[in-house]
Amino acid sequence: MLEHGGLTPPPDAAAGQGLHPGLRGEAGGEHGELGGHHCQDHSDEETPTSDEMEQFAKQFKQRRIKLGFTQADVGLALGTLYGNVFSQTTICRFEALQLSFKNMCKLKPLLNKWLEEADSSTGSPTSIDKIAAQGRKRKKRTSIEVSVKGVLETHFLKCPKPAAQEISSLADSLQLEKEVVRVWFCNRRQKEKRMTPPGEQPQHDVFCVSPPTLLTLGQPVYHFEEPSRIAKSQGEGFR
DNA sequence: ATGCATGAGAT
DNA sequence: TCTCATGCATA
Repeated sequence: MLEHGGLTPPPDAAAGQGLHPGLRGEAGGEHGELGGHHCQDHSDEETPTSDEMEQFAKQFKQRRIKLGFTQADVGLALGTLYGNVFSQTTICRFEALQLSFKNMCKLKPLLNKWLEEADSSTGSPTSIDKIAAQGRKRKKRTSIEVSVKGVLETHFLKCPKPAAQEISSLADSLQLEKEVVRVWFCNRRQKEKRMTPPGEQPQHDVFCVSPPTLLTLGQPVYHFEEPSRIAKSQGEGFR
Protein backbone atom coordinates (compact mmCIF):
# COMPACT_ATOMS: atom_id res chain seq x y z
CA MET A 1 0.00 0.00 0.00
CA LEU A 2 2.29 2.64 -1.04
CA GLU A 3 0.62 5.89 -1.51
CA HIS A 4 3.38 8.29 -1.78
CA GLY A 5 3.79 9.28 -5.33
CA GLY A 6 7.31 8.12 -5.47
CA LEU A 7 9.99 10.69 -5.30
CA THR A 8 9.71 14.18 -6.39
CA PRO A 9 12.75 16.11 -5.48
CA PRO A 10 11.75 19.73 -5.34
CA PRO A 11 13.75 21.53 -7.98
CA ASP A 12 13.52 24.73 -6.10
CA ALA A 13 14.41 25.56 -2.60
CA ALA A 14 11.21 26.76 -1.15
CA ALA A 15 11.28 25.23 2.25
CA GLY A 16 14.26 25.12 4.47
CA GLN A 17 15.30 21.54 4.56
CA GLY A 18 14.35 18.17 5.81
CA LEU A 19 13.49 16.60 2.57
CA HIS A 20 15.03 13.26 2.94
CA PRO A 21 12.30 10.79 3.41
CA GLY A 22 14.61 7.99 4.16
CA LEU A 23 17.71 9.67 5.35
CA ARG A 24 18.73 8.44 8.68
CA GLY A 25 22.10 7.50 9.91
CA GLU A 26 21.91 6.06 13.30
CA ALA A 27 21.11 9.08 15.24
CA GLY A 28 17.73 7.73 16.05
CA GLY A 29 18.04 4.54 17.98
CA GLU A 30 21.15 4.66 19.97
CA HIS A 31 22.52 1.78 21.84
CA GLY A 32 23.01 2.12 25.49
CA GLU A 33 26.71 2.27 25.98
CA LEU A 34 27.81 1.55 29.44
CA GLY A 35 30.05 3.95 31.15
CA GLY A 36 28.14 6.72 29.64
CA HIS A 37 29.98 9.06 27.51
CA HIS A 38 29.01 12.38 26.22
CA CYS A 39 27.25 12.18 22.98
CA GLN A 40 27.04 15.50 21.40
CA ASP A 41 27.54 16.54 17.88
CA HIS A 42 30.88 18.06 17.32
CA SER A 43 31.01 19.34 13.85
CA ASP A 44 30.84 16.75 11.21
CA GLU A 45 31.68 13.50 12.78
CA GLU A 46 28.39 12.12 13.77
CA THR A 47 25.86 12.03 11.01
CA PRO A 48 26.55 13.78 7.79
CA THR A 49 23.69 14.63 5.54
CA SER A 50 23.43 13.18 2.11
CA ASP A 51 24.40 16.51 0.73
CA GLU A 52 27.52 16.71 2.80
CA MET A 53 28.33 13.25 1.68
CA GLU A 54 28.10 14.21 -1.94
CA GLN A 55 30.30 17.17 -1.33
CA PHE A 56 32.87 15.07 0.36
CA ALA A 57 32.88 12.36 -2.24
CA LYS A 58 33.32 14.88 -4.96
CA GLN A 59 36.17 16.65 -3.29
CA PHE A 60 37.75 13.45 -2.29
CA LYS A 61 37.95 12.23 -5.82
CA GLN A 62 39.22 15.52 -7.05
CA ARG A 63 41.98 15.72 -4.52
CA ARG A 64 42.86 12.11 -4.88
CA ILE A 65 43.45 12.58 -8.57
CA LYS A 66 45.29 15.80 -7.99
CA LEU A 67 47.64 13.99 -5.71
CA GLY A 68 48.16 11.35 -8.28
CA PHE A 69 46.67 8.37 -6.54
CA THR A 70 44.54 5.69 -7.99
CA GLN A 71 41.50 4.22 -6.31
CA ALA A 72 43.47 1.08 -5.70
CA ASP A 73 46.23 3.05 -4.05
CA VAL A 74 43.82 4.54 -1.61
CA GLY A 75 42.29 1.22 -0.77
CA LEU A 76 45.64 -0.23 -0.01
CA ALA A 77 46.76 2.79 1.94
CA LEU A 78 43.78 2.52 4.20
CA GLY A 79 44.93 -0.93 5.03
CA THR A 80 48.51 -0.06 5.73
CA LEU A 81 47.48 2.99 7.65
CA TYR A 82 44.56 1.82 9.69
CA GLY A 83 44.35 -1.84 9.13
CA ASN A 84 41.30 -1.79 6.93
CA VAL A 85 42.13 -2.71 3.40
CA PHE A 86 39.67 -1.91 0.70
CA SER A 87 39.54 -2.74 -2.94
CA GLN A 88 39.50 -0.43 -5.88
CA THR A 89 35.88 -1.33 -6.25
CA THR A 90 34.89 0.04 -2.91
CA ILE A 91 36.76 3.29 -3.37
CA CYS A 92 35.21 3.67 -6.75
CA ARG A 93 31.75 3.10 -5.42
CA PHE A 94 32.32 5.53 -2.64
CA GLU A 95 33.30 8.26 -5.03
CA ALA A 96 30.32 7.51 -7.15
CA LEU A 97 28.01 7.37 -4.17
CA GLN A 98 27.05 3.88 -5.05
CA LEU A 99 27.02 2.56 -1.55
CA SER A 100 24.30 2.64 1.03
CA PHE A 101 24.19 5.77 3.10
CA LYS A 102 25.20 3.89 6.17
CA ASN A 103 28.15 2.39 4.41
CA MET A 104 29.19 5.79 3.17
CA CYS A 105 29.12 7.13 6.68
CA LYS A 106 31.35 4.39 7.86
CA LEU A 107 33.94 4.93 5.19
CA LYS A 108 33.98 8.67 5.19
CA PRO A 109 36.10 9.16 8.32
CA LEU A 110 38.67 6.74 7.02
CA LEU A 111 38.94 8.38 3.67
CA ASN A 112 39.01 11.73 5.30
CA LYS A 113 41.97 10.76 7.38
CA TRP A 114 43.73 9.42 4.37
CA LEU A 115 43.19 12.69 2.62
CA GLU A 116 44.78 14.61 5.41
CA GLU A 117 47.71 12.28 5.48
CA ALA A 118 48.09 12.27 1.75
CA ASP A 119 48.28 15.93 1.05
CA SER A 120 49.81 16.86 4.33
CA SER A 121 52.78 14.61 4.10
CA THR A 122 55.20 15.95 1.59
CA GLY A 123 56.76 12.61 1.15
CA SER A 124 56.22 10.05 3.77
CA PRO A 125 57.57 6.64 2.92
CA THR A 126 54.57 4.51 2.54
CA SER A 127 55.65 1.01 3.02
CA ILE A 128 53.03 -1.21 1.75
CA ASP A 129 52.33 -4.35 3.52
CA LYS A 130 50.42 -7.10 2.03
CA ILE A 131 49.01 -9.90 3.99
CA ALA A 132 48.47 -13.32 2.65
CA ALA A 133 45.54 -13.77 0.43
CA GLN A 134 42.93 -16.33 1.05
CA GLY A 135 42.78 -18.89 -1.62
CA ARG A 136 39.10 -19.28 -2.26
CA LYS A 137 37.40 -21.23 -4.88
CA ARG A 138 35.30 -18.59 -6.44
CA LYS A 139 32.73 -19.44 -8.95
CA LYS A 140 33.26 -18.15 -12.39
CA ARG A 141 31.17 -15.12 -13.06
CA THR A 142 28.08 -16.03 -14.98
CA SER A 143 27.29 -13.85 -17.91
CA ILE A 144 23.62 -13.31 -18.26
CA GLU A 145 22.40 -12.52 -21.70
CA VAL A 146 20.91 -9.13 -22.29
CA SER A 147 17.59 -10.51 -23.30
CA VAL A 148 17.49 -12.63 -20.21
CA LYS A 149 18.35 -9.64 -18.10
CA GLY A 150 15.41 -7.87 -19.60
CA VAL A 151 13.13 -10.62 -18.44
CA LEU A 152 14.58 -10.51 -14.97
CA GLU A 153 14.13 -6.77 -14.83
CA THR A 154 10.53 -7.08 -15.79
CA HIS A 155 9.94 -9.55 -13.05
CA PHE A 156 11.77 -7.39 -10.59
CA LEU A 157 9.50 -4.47 -11.26
CA LYS A 158 6.55 -6.63 -10.49
CA CYS A 159 7.95 -8.56 -7.64
CA PRO A 160 11.27 -7.55 -6.14
CA LYS A 161 11.17 -10.43 -3.74
CA PRO A 162 10.12 -13.60 -5.42
CA ALA A 163 9.66 -16.67 -3.30
CA ALA A 164 12.04 -19.53 -3.54
CA GLN A 165 9.68 -21.48 -5.65
CA GLU A 166 9.12 -18.67 -8.04
CA ILE A 167 12.82 -18.27 -8.40
CA SER A 168 13.05 -21.87 -9.29
CA SER A 169 10.51 -21.71 -12.04
CA LEU A 170 12.01 -18.51 -13.32
CA ALA A 171 15.44 -20.05 -13.38
CA ASP A 172 14.00 -23.02 -15.12
CA SER A 173 12.39 -21.06 -17.89
CA LEU A 174 15.46 -18.95 -18.33
CA GLN A 175 17.76 -21.89 -18.22
CA LEU A 176 19.80 -20.52 -15.41
CA GLU A 177 20.84 -21.97 -12.14
CA LYS A 178 18.45 -21.15 -9.40
CA GLU A 179 21.27 -19.72 -7.35
CA VAL A 180 22.20 -17.35 -10.12
CA VAL A 181 18.70 -16.00 -10.26
CA ARG A 182 18.47 -15.68 -6.52
CA VAL A 183 21.70 -13.75 -6.36
CA TRP A 184 20.60 -11.57 -9.23
CA PHE A 185 17.58 -10.47 -7.27
CA CYS A 186 19.63 -9.85 -4.19
CA ASN A 187 22.03 -7.67 -6.08
CA ARG A 188 19.22 -5.90 -7.79
CA ARG A 189 17.64 -5.02 -4.49
CA GLN A 190 20.90 -3.72 -3.15
CA LYS A 191 21.28 -1.53 -6.15
CA GLU A 192 17.94 -0.05 -5.43
CA LYS A 193 19.12 1.01 -2.04
CA ARG A 194 22.12 2.95 -3.12
CA MET A 195 22.45 6.64 -2.67
CA THR A 196 22.48 7.71 -6.25
CA PRO A 197 20.46 5.42 -8.38
CA PRO A 198 21.77 4.92 -11.88
CA GLY A 199 20.27 7.31 -14.32
CA GLU A 200 20.22 10.28 -12.06
CA GLN A 201 23.59 11.79 -11.59
CA PRO A 202 24.46 13.64 -8.46
CA GLN A 203 23.19 17.06 -9.21
CA HIS A 204 25.62 19.84 -9.56
CA ASP A 205 25.10 22.98 -7.61
CA VAL A 206 23.28 24.57 -10.48
CA PHE A 207 19.69 23.76 -10.96
CA CYS A 208 18.81 20.58 -12.60
CA VAL A 209 18.37 21.42 -16.20
CA SER A 210 18.34 17.92 -17.37
CA PRO A 211 15.04 16.91 -18.80
CA PRO A 212 16.43 14.32 -21.15
CA THR A 213 14.80 11.73 -19.06
CA LEU A 214 12.82 9.48 -21.22
CA LEU A 215 9.15 9.42 -20.77
CA THR A 216 8.01 5.96 -20.08
CA LEU A 217 11.03 3.87 -20.02
CA GLY A 218 11.97 1.12 -17.72
CA GLN A 219 13.40 3.56 -15.31
CA PRO A 220 12.90 2.15 -11.89
CA VAL A 221 10.72 4.23 -9.73
CA TYR A 222 12.30 4.45 -6.38
CA HIS A 223 10.05 3.65 -3.58
CA PHE A 224 11.83 3.96 -0.33
CA GLU A 225 11.06 1.11 1.89
CA GLU A 226 8.93 -1.83 2.07
CA PRO A 227 5.97 -1.45 4.34
CA SER A 228 7.54 -4.09 6.44
CA ARG A 229 10.34 -2.47 8.25
CA ILE A 230 10.34 1.18 7.89
CA ALA A 231 12.49 3.52 9.82
CA LYS A 232 14.96 1.27 11.40
CA SER A 233 18.41 2.63 11.40
CA GLN A 234 19.43 2.74 7.93
CA GLY A 235 20.05 5.16 5.23
CA GLU A 236 18.27 4.32 2.15
CA GLY A 237 17.84 5.88 -1.17
CA PHE A 238 16.66 9.36 -1.40
CA ARG A 239 16.79 12.08 -3.96
C1' DA B 1 33.16 1.22 -13.79
C1' DT B 2 30.17 -2.63 -12.95
C1' DG B 3 28.31 -7.50 -12.86
C1' DC B 4 27.94 -11.51 -10.39
C1' DA B 5 29.61 -13.65 -6.07
C1' DT B 6 30.82 -14.64 -1.08
C1' DG B 7 30.06 -14.62 3.79
C1' DA B 8 28.54 -13.00 8.25
C1' DG B 9 24.87 -11.53 10.75
C1' DA B 10 19.85 -10.69 11.10
C1' DT B 11 15.04 -12.68 10.66
C1' DT C 1 16.63 -16.85 3.10
C1' DC C 2 17.43 -12.08 3.35
C1' DT C 3 20.31 -8.10 3.99
C1' DC C 4 24.62 -5.77 3.87
C1' DA C 5 29.40 -4.84 3.16
C1' DT C 6 32.69 -5.98 0.13
C1' DG C 7 35.55 -7.70 -3.83
C1' DC C 8 37.24 -10.66 -7.86
C1' DA C 9 36.83 -10.66 -12.50
C1' DT C 10 35.38 -8.57 -16.49
C1' DA C 11 33.44 -5.17 -19.91
